[in-house]
Amino acid sequence: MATLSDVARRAGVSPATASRVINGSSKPVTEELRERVLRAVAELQYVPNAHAQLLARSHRTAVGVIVHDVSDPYFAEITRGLQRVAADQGRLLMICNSYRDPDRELEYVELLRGQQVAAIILAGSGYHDATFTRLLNEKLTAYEATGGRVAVIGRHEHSGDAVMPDNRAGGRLIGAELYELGHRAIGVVAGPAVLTTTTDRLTGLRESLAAHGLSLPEHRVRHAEFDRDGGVAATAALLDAEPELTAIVALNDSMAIGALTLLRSRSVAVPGQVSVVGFDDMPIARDVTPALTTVRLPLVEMGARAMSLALDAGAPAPRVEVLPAEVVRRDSTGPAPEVVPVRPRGAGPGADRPVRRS
Amino acid sequence: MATLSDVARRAGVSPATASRVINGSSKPVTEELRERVLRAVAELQYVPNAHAQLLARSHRTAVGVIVHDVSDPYFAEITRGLQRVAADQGRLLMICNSYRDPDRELEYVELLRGQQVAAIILAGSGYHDATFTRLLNEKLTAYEATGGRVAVIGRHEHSGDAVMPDNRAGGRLIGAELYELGHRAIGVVAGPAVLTTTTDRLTGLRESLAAHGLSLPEHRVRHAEFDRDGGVAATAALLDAEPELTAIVALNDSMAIGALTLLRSRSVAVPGQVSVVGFDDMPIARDVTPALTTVRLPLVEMGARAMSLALDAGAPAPRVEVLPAEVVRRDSTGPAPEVVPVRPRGAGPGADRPVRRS
DNA sequence: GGAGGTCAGGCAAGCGCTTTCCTGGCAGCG
DNA sequence: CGCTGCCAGGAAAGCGCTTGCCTGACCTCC
Repeated sequence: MATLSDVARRAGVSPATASRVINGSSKPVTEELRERVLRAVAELQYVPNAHAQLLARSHRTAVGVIVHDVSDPYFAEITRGLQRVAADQGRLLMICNSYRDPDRELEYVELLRGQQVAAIILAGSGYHDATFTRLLNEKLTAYEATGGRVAVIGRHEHSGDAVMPDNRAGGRLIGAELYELGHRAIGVVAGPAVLTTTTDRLTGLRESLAAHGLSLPEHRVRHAEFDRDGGVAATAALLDAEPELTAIVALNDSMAIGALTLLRSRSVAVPGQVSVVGFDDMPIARDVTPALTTVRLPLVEMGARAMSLALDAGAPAPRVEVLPAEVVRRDSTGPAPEVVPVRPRGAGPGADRPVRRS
Repeated sequence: MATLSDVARRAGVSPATASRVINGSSKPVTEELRERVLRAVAELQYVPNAHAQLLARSHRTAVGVIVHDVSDPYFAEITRGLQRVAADQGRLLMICNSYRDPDRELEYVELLRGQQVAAIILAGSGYHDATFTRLLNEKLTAYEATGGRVAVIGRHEHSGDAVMPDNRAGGRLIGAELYELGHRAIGVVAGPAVLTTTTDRLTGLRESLAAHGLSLPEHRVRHAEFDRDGGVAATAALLDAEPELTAIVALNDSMAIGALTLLRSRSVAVPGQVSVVGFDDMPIARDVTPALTTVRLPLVEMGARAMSLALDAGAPAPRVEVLPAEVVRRDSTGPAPEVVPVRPRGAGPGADRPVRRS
């Protein structure tokens, strides 16, 4: 591996001069020497050792990002926003997948600290886990104490700069939407209960239902993984236990797609017999059949804002930006199949549907 | 930021000893000193500077990966395979998205070289572009000359270790499948013509069609971006120009999904009037309606193999592993709507379909 | 009791680069 | 002609860490 001194030697100059030419230093260098250096660089295919450079200049420039999984469209969108702003400022991004494992998240904070990143951005749901939260906050605080910047997306556990999708409002929107369509027996296909995203969305839904005198009993909420297969499993369980439901709320689009698939396999008409609502408005939502009614979050925007916060050291610390959610009406929702009296549930219709009970 | 010397000072030992404790060196250290060091580490929240470590030990351990886009399911799967093997060997992965931009690919090779990665893995289609190919090969060769290892996935331009999906065989499988179903008027919704993936798949398809005396004229092949919107656009153009088609081959699943969406918007029954085939077998393929018939590639396996090749320096250089493609039959294909005589095309049926001509 | 052996721990030389500060040469000025 | 000032280029001091080698203390054995 060619080094700076190799280049310098070949060009017949000192390493200092070579360095100045290569980095376009403000210090002037004669045209002749400059050319000699450049030629040597080309001939040797010289590439500066990035680690040595980082050591020598104390300037930290890279930014670390911890997400659950970049290949998940939700995070892919957020990452796009992060990238955009980072690129504008000439920052390199180091992206780490925690796969929703708190321990791995902790490890990555250390790793990024070791990589001397200028800022760490945590994206994705927080956890209902006091021990983990304390540990994470300790690490983050230690990092900030050494001049590092931290911004989070959609998690409440860290008391610093944050951008928050309005999950609760989104939940409320869904509740209102379904209520207006006449749905009174509503089931929820939810993500893991330890995720704040799950509970926030659920809380919003409950709030708007409660505003109309409806309640959402625990047995109509099924928790599973936040993915397609989780959606299939939770929907199956829900349908078996609660055949009278006229609407199913999936707490993200992946689960909603699983729900749609299961419903189709059981020949339940959507939205004829059961309406389905998702959350997030992933790109695929409009391509499934029926096209999915869902709640859109400004994901790219969230990423962009978070990066701006992280990079703009100026302002006093705890800036929190809440970004609004919005209903996207498509074809998976419709009026409740028949008017069900508000109270007497249990003896409802639906038992005659082709639903296999376990 | 606390440094090793800070820790050493606090523990009352030399930096050398502190280093040995922290890295679990083989050199023995008294229990007492060890504890003092560990305590100091904890108190100072010390995290070693990764760049300094990399400089000091000449051991390179990270591996660089250049893909088109990790959030694309195709690459997400490959990356999963890469990760698995890398993790097994304690390697860190640096993943870079080229977004199918050759220049960016070149830049990333430099960057990874600068990061002192032990190996570089290039995944994704190659380009039909002689200049770029030469440039890339130069850089790669220079990198290999300094002891770096290179492995590619699905690109022919580099003459070293490679794992290749059998795109051509996949194309052939599709041709055979459709022929057997009675399709004679087949259109193709293809990705960018500069990508070798596109041309390989197309070549395979042409081969198997030719084996039955059929040809695939240029006007029945429409190129567009390798994504959902590209699929929509190309399918629309194809349908407008060639209403007699009974089958549409999309050269990847994203495009196939676009095709399905467009077909639905025009009320063309799939597979009743037109059959649709995809390529790749992305997870979503089974959840669209109708579930997509497609060609499966062992993506995870491909990633795993490539990483193994890259990490196993032992063998003599050009090892090429070709991995087989396989048809996955689902609901988007069916018999051609009526038996069309092999030769006389043009006067075929289909004009009575509700297809809007531009 | 002294020579030789053993072993924990420290010294210091780098790893490849940047950057401050210094040097030597030259032009400009009185 | 000599002094000052300016400027291109080089010497060298780190950046934070690892590690080969050396030291000095302590044991062991004759």
